[in-house]
Amino acid sequence: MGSGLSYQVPDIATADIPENASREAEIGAPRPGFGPLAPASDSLYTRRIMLELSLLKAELAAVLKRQIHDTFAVEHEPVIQVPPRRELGDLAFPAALHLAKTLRRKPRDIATELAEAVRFPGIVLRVSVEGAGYLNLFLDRGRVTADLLETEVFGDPAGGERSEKIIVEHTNINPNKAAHIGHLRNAVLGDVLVRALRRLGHPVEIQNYIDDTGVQLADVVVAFTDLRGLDAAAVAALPEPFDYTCWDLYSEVGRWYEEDPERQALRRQTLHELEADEGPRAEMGRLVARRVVHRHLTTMRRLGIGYDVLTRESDILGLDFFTRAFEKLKASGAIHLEESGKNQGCWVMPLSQSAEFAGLEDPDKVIVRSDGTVTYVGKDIAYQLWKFGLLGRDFHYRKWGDEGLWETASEEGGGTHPAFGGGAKVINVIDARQSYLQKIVRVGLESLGHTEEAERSIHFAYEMVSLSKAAARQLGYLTGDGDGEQKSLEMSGRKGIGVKADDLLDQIEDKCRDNVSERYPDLDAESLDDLARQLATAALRFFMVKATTTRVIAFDFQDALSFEGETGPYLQYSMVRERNIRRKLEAAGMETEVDAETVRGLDAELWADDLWDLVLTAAQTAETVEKAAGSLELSMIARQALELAGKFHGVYHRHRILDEADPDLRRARMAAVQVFRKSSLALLDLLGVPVPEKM
RNA sequence: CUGCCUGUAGCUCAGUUGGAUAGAGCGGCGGCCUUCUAAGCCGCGGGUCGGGGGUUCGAAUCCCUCCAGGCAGGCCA
Repeated sequence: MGSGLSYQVPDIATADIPENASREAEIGAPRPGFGPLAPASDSLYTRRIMLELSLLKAELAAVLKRQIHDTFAVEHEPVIQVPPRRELGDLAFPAALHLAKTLRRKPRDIATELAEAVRFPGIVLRVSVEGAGYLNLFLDRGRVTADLLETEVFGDPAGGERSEKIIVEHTNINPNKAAHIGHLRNAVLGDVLVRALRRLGHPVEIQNYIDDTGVQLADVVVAFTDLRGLDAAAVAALPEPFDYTCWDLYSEVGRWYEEDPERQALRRQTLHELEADEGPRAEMGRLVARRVVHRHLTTMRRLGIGYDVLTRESDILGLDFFTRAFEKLKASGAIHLEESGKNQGCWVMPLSQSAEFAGLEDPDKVIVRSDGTVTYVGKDIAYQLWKFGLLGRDFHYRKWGDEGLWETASEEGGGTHPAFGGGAKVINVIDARQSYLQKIVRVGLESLGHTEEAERSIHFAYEMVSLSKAAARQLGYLTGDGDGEQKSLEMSGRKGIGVKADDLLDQIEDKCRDNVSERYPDLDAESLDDLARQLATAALRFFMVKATTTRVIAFDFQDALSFEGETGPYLQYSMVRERNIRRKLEAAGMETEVDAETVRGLDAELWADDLWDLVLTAAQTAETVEKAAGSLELSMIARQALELAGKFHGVYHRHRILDEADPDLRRARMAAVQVFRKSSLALLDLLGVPVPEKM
């Protein structure tokens, strides 16, 4: 609510993380050990954000770099990594291995010489030479843990914004049918990206593009009007779930066209009327789109996914965005009217100059059809120009509902609204099958001379979701044994092949509810539903994020309905266990938290390797998230959360806290768990995984 | 035909800018609930990293080539 945006998610992380009261003092007075060696760069130093470990890494690398220069008189940028096992050390420099060739000496000798000469800050307790010639560092475990307790995982929230506005477009489901699991992958990835960017300090605007003048919507309008013979009032009166009705109708009308190709004329006529926004078909289109979008938003809200503004294609047309872009494209010579050939009468954009399109059979892309209608790419170029504030026009806006969500409009009168569009960077979350089209949009920007914007026009591509053979068979799409060779089945809205998002969510929730009620037979219905929802959200969202973007997800019910191992509930369970420790400590009248000063004074012997390993893993959280957001490989966030939870579960079994007699040992364990909790909460927040009280 | 993606354990997949003994989950087998809740933990078994060349002290990772699968190359989106 605070931001005035619709993007409302339970603020899981911040709710539980204690405010860092000493931040100002800390910035003014760097900890000993960091001070004299702090990087000269002010920006890095004052940011002092969460990148605690990466900052330390950079510092240590700088020290070693200097030493290499002093000892061997060569310039070398040392790589720093984390050794596979704690016995080997906490950080490792493979520099000697890299230098062996230029120096013509054995790596181990180089490493040994460096180890004897180099003076690292006090947080490094010991150095050793390991393996083929790694220079390994052992850190002060208590001190690192204490430092982590004192700092925000993602830095200072008041530290200011780190960039100009980033626009993220995601979801973009055609408003003519129910959302399916492929759309979920898009929405979840987009949502996690937004959460990560915001946490890293970037202002983000979330746009959900509504293609309400396209062929797909036209088909459903034809289905209602001509196939069913319904008018707008009758369609308005249809019961929910309206998007399910459309789902069936959409595949039905496809078959209806095939029966009589003449019926295609109805589609063209409807498309024209939608574009012109005239007549009963246009009215039907508005109605259908609106009802379906309502359903989509409801589905997404179940998963904690929201938006700032719905951008409607009809407004791009209604406000002559394309006409404006068309003028620019013509004036710059980016497109021309084809006088002859198969594209005669079309305005086309030549792609042959661009190296990206080398080897293309047909090097021209139609932007305006011979009948005067505009292709999707054409509208998308206009839309992209607006996103960067390059069009010289803006939409009008009105509130979508009462939740701070806005939609575009063609007429004035929506009252004062936030400033939309005009981003410095645009990230479009669109599946990899549309890479070709997204490239054309970029080329469009380039050919208008907006080379920088073209560079900051990012297609966040991910592979599609198909149905595993088992899933396809379960749903009756594959029958018999004739299709034995087929590995998976591609979903198709047009053919009505797919798993609807709400159906899947219902199924997961049902299973969660069963599991919970088995464990807690006395739980009231409301709590039961609530818990089931939280678990289902976690299971589904995590399932979508853990896959790397380059891999097709062959959706399988067994995988998606699994709550053990690499799943969302596994993460949640670790948090429940952590909470139980504190609950029991409190019930026993014992201290539930340790402070950094106490931890700093604890004996080094208290930190067992696996306990320390949990801390060191947590210390890499922000760095991992930064890398994930920067590379758009969000599965790294999921992996980090898994690794952290896994190590916690191990520690939970091996190092009991409640019945540990030695108070200092108990404190060390508590500190490690506190560090875990802090990082894990931050990660779960990014992943949109709710944290249940029990499970 | 051209471009992009994928090929790692029975299955589903990780594997950071080339580096330490190629990891995890599921499934299989065997342990662990009088315990800070077993949606968990521990152990065992399981690998020509698609094939072949090359670069390198070192290749699952980089280069070349071949094979297999997926997607794209519409006046559909």
